[in-house]
Amino acid sequence: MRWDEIDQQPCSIARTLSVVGDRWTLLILRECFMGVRRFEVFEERLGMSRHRLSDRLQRLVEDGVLRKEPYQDKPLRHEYRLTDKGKDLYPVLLSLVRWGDRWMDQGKGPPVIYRHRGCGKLTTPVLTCSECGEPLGARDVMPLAGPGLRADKQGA
Amino acid sequence: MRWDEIDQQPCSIARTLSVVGDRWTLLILRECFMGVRRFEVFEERLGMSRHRLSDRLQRLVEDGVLRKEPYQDKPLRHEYRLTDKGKDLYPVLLSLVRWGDRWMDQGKGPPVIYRHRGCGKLTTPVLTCSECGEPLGARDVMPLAGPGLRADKQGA
DNA sequence: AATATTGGTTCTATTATGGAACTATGTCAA
DNA sequence: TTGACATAGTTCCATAATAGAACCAATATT
Repeated sequence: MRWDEIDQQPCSIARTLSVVGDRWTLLILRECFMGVRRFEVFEERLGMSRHRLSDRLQRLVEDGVLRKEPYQDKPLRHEYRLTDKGKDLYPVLLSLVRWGDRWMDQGKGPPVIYRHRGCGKLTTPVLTCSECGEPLGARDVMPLAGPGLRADKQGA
Repeated sequence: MRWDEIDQQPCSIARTLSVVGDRWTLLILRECFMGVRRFEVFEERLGMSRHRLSDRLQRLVEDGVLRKEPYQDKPLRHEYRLTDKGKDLYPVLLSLVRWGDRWMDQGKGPPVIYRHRGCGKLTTPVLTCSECGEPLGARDVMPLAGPGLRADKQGA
């Protein structure tokens, strides 16, 4: 199976990965959430080739994750900003951070810590049940066929 | 920057992606969480080449996400099982599911829905603050330098 | 002895990526 | 009015990664 066929499965993980699942995209989005909007700044902070960066940004715009907006004319220049669809990827980023903090910190503790503006405390994000608020682990959850699944095969 | 240098940044997202950030790994882990343990079953359900599958499983074992255990001898056969480190990736998968359900369902609704065994209700996972339980969005959280960051550069 | 089962490895053609050089549109200073 | 600077790309080529098919290995079954 080639990568461009990956989103054809009735699986939300595969479909999400078809948008953000390549090697650079989630790092690009990390920069977006840190306020980066311009091509040169992405390039400099990410250390990726302009070639790939250009391609990836364009695709993210096509996929509705970023939008390209002029910030000046003469010469016309654009910047890349998160759409609502893009902003909604924040929990994905945070859960990646959480795992990296716990398992990949090289014994030095997390490189970045987070203060929750709401309650003022340092927070470690937890994925919880929307209905009862309890944390969700693999064993706590029972997957069932949903409306998006007909006579189709696998999914998650 | 090449991919094998990516984990050298003081950034938990980059470090996590250095383990699970290639095109197939998170789909392999999806299967693990659905109970798949054997090479042939991974191959059949994922539709990826044996070549890549073999390579990826091996790397996941090296990285401590899966462990390889014999389930019979004569002939000796192994299966791949999630370690604690691997199981802890569940929130990453669930947050990918959540986004795909919301933005990539092609108007048909989610392919899979989840019942929380704890409270018995259908649940949509929410990332919340460990301290106060409120949902966390990008604007609700203030990143600060953590102990893992010294004179280093960027991070998240 | 031939076939099946499971779990791989090897090989080659195709595709993706990194990195350097080049292009385009303007500004500004000498 | 020429030359340097700034921003945002695009083009080109060598290298790396991937898909897919064929092959290999240990043992069981017929």
